[in-house]
Amino acid sequence: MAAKGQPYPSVWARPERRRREQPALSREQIVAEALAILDAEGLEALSMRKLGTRLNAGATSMYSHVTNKDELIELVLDEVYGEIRIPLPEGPDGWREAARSSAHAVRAAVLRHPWMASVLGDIALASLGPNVLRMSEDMLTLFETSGFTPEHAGTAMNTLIAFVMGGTLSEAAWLAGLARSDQDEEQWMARMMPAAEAAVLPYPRVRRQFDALKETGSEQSRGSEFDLGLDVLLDGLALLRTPAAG
Amino acid sequence: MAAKGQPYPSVWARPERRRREQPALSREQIVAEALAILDAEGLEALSMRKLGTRLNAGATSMYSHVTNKDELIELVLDEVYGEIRIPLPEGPDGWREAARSSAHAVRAAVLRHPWMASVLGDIALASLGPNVLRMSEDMLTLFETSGFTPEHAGTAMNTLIAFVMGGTLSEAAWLAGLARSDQDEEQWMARMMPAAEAAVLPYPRVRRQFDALKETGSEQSRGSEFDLGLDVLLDGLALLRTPAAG
DNA sequence: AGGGTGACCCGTACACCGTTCGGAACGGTG
DNA sequence: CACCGTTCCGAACGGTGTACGGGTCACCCT
Repeated sequence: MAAKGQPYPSVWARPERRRREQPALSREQIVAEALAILDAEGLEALSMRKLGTRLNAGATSMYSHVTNKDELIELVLDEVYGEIRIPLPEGPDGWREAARSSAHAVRAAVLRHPWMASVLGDIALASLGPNVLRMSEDMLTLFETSGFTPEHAGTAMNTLIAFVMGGTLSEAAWLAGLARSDQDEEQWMARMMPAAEAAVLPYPRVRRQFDALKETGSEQSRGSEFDLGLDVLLDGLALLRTPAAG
Repeated sequence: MAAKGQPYPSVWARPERRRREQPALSREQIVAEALAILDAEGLEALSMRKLGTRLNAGATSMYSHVTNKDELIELVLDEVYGEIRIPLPEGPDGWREAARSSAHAVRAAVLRHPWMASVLGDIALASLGPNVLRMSEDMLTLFETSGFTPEHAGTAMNTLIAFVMGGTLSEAAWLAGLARSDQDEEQWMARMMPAAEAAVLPYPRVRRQFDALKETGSEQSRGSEFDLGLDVLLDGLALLRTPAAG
């Protein structure tokens, strides 16, 4: 009479299935755990089955709270956007500092969650999560209260995040690849070097850049390259401003 | 004596296996067909099995020419980079036009192959394909022959492609999503509108941008936004230049 | 009190994926 | 003619996302 497999499925042995005082799973919980997996092991490691196991749930139990894996990722992405704080400008020329700080905040968020790079191409700004929208609103506020017309504030925002995303993308991809390889940046670098040296050889100017980068050490050089580019862009944005308003 | 399954494995029934006068498959051929699939049906549609079928080959026949699906994609990506032409600057202030044209060339290539957006995050500039390197070399030449020091040429290049990639990424993601949906941009837009309107409602400045975009029509507006941002960036780069050299 | 209802959970199953493996077919070489 | 290295491929392994249907409960309405 025993059910197949289980030795003694007697009523008494059953662990008294937990009361459903409240739903065992919630969207928040699912999103949080997915984010944890993504940060710890990267995009490829996130499977619905593993997510279910981590939540002490079945493989398909999340589908009542989330329609799709894609939708789940969209939710997680918006969660990350929630980490980004856009400051208000202080003083008449505070917009520059505020914009710089915003750019760094975005960059930091992406670098904290390098899997984002692999996901942006599928979703990008097509999503309408509350946190992206809030971030956009704050950024528009930053520029519009600093002598930019609404139109110019729009291009300022778009240009800024285009630069930040584009610049951070390759860094994040590097970090993600690094994480997948279970190696130091140094080890990984050492392993790459010979191939890179050889590949770069026929291109003298690229080679020169490459050699320069070798001396600085890639980690700092990445950050300061970002800052240089950011300053170039802020210089450009300054010309767009109508300094009348404060 | 018949092999199991096959009714009559007689020599005569055999389709006279094609002479191997030259290897039936080549890396070029594989990459070309993969590119065709990617352009026609997007990243998700590219499977090794389908690729094999398209090439009148078995599902695993490509593995002698390419070690990995990832490596295959890397090859295809470099193929696309090969489409991009970087002009030399003409005249003393020609660098601006040349840079602008380069930016447009990159953007056009990405928009022609929107699946690139989904792939850049996995590979980005970590790859060392000949075409990326050639492109970089040409771009460095552009700036270095136009009054930029080698260091400044480096940041100029990095900043420019960061902006272009970041800005085009979201456009490409939009196009890719569009392609997946088998709908017009108009139909798709119409389907999105209500949700977008509602989502945007609590954010007045975002809403304003959104309404402005609605009038222009998204297609042109995307292009002109890019141009505006590009000009901002070129203004910034102009300040970096040391106009002494020509 | 008790029957109905609807939300939730999950075992099973399907179609597909990338890739490994072993062997078959072949051109060229000894 | 025997051998060898390369290329091709059928079968199989261990995964994937998710549709489906049935089970289980908390709650509500008689």
